[in-house]
Amino acid sequence: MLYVKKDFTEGLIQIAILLSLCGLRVDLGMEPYLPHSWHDMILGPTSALTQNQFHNLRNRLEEGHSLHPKSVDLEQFFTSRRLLGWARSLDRLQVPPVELETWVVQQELELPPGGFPARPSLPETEDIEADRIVPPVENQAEDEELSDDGRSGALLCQTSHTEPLQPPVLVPENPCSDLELQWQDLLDILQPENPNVEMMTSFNPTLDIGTSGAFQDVESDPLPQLSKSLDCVVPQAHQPDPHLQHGLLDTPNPSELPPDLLPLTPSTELDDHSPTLNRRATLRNSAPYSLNYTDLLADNDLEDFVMGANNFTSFSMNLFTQEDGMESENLSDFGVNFQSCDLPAPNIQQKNNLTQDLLASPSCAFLLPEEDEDGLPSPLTDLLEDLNILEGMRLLDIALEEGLGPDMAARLGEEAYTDGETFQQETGRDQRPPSQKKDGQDEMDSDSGLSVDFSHSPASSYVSEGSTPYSSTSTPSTPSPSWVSAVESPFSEDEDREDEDDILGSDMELEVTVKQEKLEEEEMGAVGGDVKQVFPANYMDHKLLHSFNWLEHIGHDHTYNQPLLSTSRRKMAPKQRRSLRHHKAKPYHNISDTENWNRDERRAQALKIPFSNELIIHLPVEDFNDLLSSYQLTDEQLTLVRDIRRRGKNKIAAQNCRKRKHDVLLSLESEVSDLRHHFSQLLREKRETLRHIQEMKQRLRALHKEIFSHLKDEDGRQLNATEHVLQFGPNDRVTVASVAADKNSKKQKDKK
DNA sequence: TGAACCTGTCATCCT
DNA sequence: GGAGGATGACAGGTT
Repeated sequence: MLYVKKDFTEGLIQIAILLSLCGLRVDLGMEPYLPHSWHDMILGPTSALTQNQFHNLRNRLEEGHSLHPKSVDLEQFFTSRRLLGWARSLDRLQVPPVELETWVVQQELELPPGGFPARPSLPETEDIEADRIVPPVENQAEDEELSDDGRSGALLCQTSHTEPLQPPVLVPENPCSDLELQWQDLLDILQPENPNVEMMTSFNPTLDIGTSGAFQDVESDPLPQLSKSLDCVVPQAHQPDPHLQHGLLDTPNPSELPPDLLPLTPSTELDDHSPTLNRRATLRNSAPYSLNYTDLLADNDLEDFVMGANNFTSFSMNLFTQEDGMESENLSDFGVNFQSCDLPAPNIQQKNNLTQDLLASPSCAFLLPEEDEDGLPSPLTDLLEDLNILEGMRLLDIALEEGLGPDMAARLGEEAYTDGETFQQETGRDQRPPSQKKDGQDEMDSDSGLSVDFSHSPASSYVSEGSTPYSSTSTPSTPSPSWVSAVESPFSEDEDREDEDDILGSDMELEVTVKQEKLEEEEMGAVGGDVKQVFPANYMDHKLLHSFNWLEHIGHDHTYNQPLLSTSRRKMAPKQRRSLRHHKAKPYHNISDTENWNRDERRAQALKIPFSNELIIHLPVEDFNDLLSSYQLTDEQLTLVRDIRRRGKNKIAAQNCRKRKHDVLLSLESEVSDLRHHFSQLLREKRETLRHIQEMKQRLRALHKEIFSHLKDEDGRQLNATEHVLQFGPNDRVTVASVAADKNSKKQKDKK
């Protein structure tokens, strides 16, 4: 039974998805029974997403990264929480066992009108899958008990009785191989551990048929007895069995009836979902145990309704067909929504009508004629809406891609890095494409006061060029501070030249030698003179360098830390060099020294600030204050130094802010893609679920029709399905009660 | 030449 | 209250 339960669970989940897509809140409470694939589909992605984002958040926090309130991680986290809550709402379908049990019976009794049913049109696998329905897990403990007992008979009324249940067995004496196959399949599927099913072959249809309104008690297991009854019904004309007939149709005193008999009818509302939403009031006004399959598709009332229904220990089936011409008006009082029970005869015409009705349904017209692959009326108008949404999403996606342009799209594709990778890239060697490297080069011409290249700074005399910590030539593992001397720095100009060779290849300017560069540095003239004379020795040791470890966590490209002018020039693209030549025309510029210096650099040079802008910017506040206190600086110098520090930090902040924006954009695009995929997956599941529901409904109709075609009253007249209901009560009793009697009993119960 | 984009800077708010 | 982070807005440069 385990696999049966599994498949049944899948069916429930499908229904849950369906209902959720319809905007209904369902609760299965079957998470422990969800197959892995379903977990992945329903809970897995979102759960995994949330967990991953939790993990990301935790990692980010553990790594010392600050978590901004608008952080992508947080945003993703809350988004994931919403998604998780939404996904969890899918598993809250609580289907009354009786209804699903009825479906099971119906599935195995797909009897066409006037004859025994042919094999279902579904593929065999689907057929078996649909047949392997186990009762919903309303009570987990109970379900576990059933599972432990290995009861195949859990098909019927599991919520109350604990006796082993037997599946319905119909073995008509009338040699009909199809029917035998049907019931044998049912037996095999529903009761694999109980193969020896008693085959009832005799039945007396004329005995104790109570049509006057009294309940007809079945003194055996509900469905087995029903099966027996059906078994006898088919050949009833040949071998009537008074005892069985009596057992099945014996009408007990209404007072003896269990209080919670659930009339259950195979409503066509399985097809027509929209009216069911409007019939909530009817359901609410009806008896609490009035059930039909429409209820499964009801909206918010579904949960309460189903919760209440699950407490029932028995159920009844109100079987009637549309062809009986019975309207629901006279039956609605019995808790059966007969108004919606316009059961169409299982013929093509009615099926078409049904489809039309469903299509005409405003909210839940599921069927669309062109989508059914199996020829079933399963296409859905709401699916059309979904498809429209998908189409809109697709167009939006196209628009976005077009709006972003190929460059942006390519960049988005290239920059699909993770958080960790991001920081590695940001702190490591600049791996940007040449164009972006060029942008980085451009920054050296900006007005930013953050050009803290020590080659331009007063400290340039002891700092090797190209060794700036965040320049494009620094390595990821060792963001060496720029004030490290050429000897100390592992990133000397030789390494810079290697990178430059990669970039410019045979550029003639590559012939610039280190000596030439040093000459240029000397020409530039450090404002502060020899740094070794200006800076305390402790600024050069590793102890000081360690104070800059926090820089490693700056998530951005410090491209403003440009290398020496000569090196920069060698790295420049031709256009940039042209631009540089253009700047040469400006007065005051000296290509050999201040050409690439930014405003603050020049100001610092003009005011003879004795330390570099990078030091001004990146020193911790305490060290910075100590540094300022170490020198006798004028107010103007102090103001400039503080402005340089403020602008420098703000520049870094701006870069981080923009990068965050970009990351948010990437994250949102990824989220949209994931959601789109998830949505399409849910649509596919919904389509399949609805198709299964249609098939089950048809089988149920056939089953009802077949059952009542073989039930006869005391006078040997065939029972009217619209006037009687099958009720499955406790103690495995199946009764046939008239609608009037059922009404009376309910009234009595209401009075109590 | 104008649009789009990038980047630095300022102002402001907030911690 | 200062320092600094975050961010919108603006301006200038570049393509």
